[in-house]
Amino acid sequence: MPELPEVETVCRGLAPWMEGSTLQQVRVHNSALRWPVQVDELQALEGLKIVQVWRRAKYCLVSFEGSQQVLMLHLGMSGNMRVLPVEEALQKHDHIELEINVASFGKRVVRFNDPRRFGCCLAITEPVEQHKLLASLGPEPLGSAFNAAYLHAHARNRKITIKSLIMDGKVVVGVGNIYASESLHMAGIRPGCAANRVSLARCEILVAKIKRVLSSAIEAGGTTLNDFTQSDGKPGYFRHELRVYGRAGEPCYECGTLITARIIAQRNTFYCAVCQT
DNA sequence: AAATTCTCCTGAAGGC
DNA sequence: TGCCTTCAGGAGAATT
Repeated sequence: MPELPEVETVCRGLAPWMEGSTLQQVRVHNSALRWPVQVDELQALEGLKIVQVWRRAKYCLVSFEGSQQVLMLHLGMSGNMRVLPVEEALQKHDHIELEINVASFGKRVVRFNDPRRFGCCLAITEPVEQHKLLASLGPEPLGSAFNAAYLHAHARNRKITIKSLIMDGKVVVGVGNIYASESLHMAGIRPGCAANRVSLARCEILVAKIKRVLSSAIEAGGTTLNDFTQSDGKPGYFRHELRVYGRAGEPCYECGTLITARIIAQRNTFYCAVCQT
């Protein structure tokens, strides 16, 4: 399940291949993604030179030279993008192919694979921040706009749990179910705690932990980039470093207490009943 | 307005 | 072994 670090890793893996390349051809094999893929809109991008591959929230964005159009991709929860030789055989759930001509290298194909089809691939014409899907999003978690004062201001009037709050994209983007549990454990805060009972001081700690867990996951992702172009390469879901997520009944690394699992915010949630209050 | 529930989908895991 | 059921999950839409 790609969270922000995974999307960042995908974008960083795509950038050296795509930036400076020309998008030659778009092929759509299955247009039934989260939203129907508009083939003609994507094909309108053919022939354009790619200037930048970047990320906003969990969206991967591709911008083009001399065009306002932007290619917007979301990996949903099972999506992946890989750069492959053009002769590489198509695999099950390869829904979209972007054939690119890499300067002084030759052709490559970027394949979007998504078994569960919760992802999307859109060509947009308006400025990115004005697009319907991005317009009401909160700040990036790793930016300076996401700080203790900001989080506390958004927490103090809310009755929802602190876990729900940090997973709300209108408050802050990119904190998914896994890293919500992880950062709350690092901060010593119970996920089920009401947001309006979290003090400024604890917001300070939580913000720091969110930034740390996401940053180190991105760093860990960098080490998996070598696998990025391999046909059997993993996209890099960094589960090996998780302290509480998926560890119900196993001992807390801090105190040895068995990790508790509970449904909070309609999602499986993990915490240590001793370390987190 | 805010909070909660529903929805899309496939593959993995568990039960018998 | 194999078929069935259950569950997971990002996030917008629908509902309360």
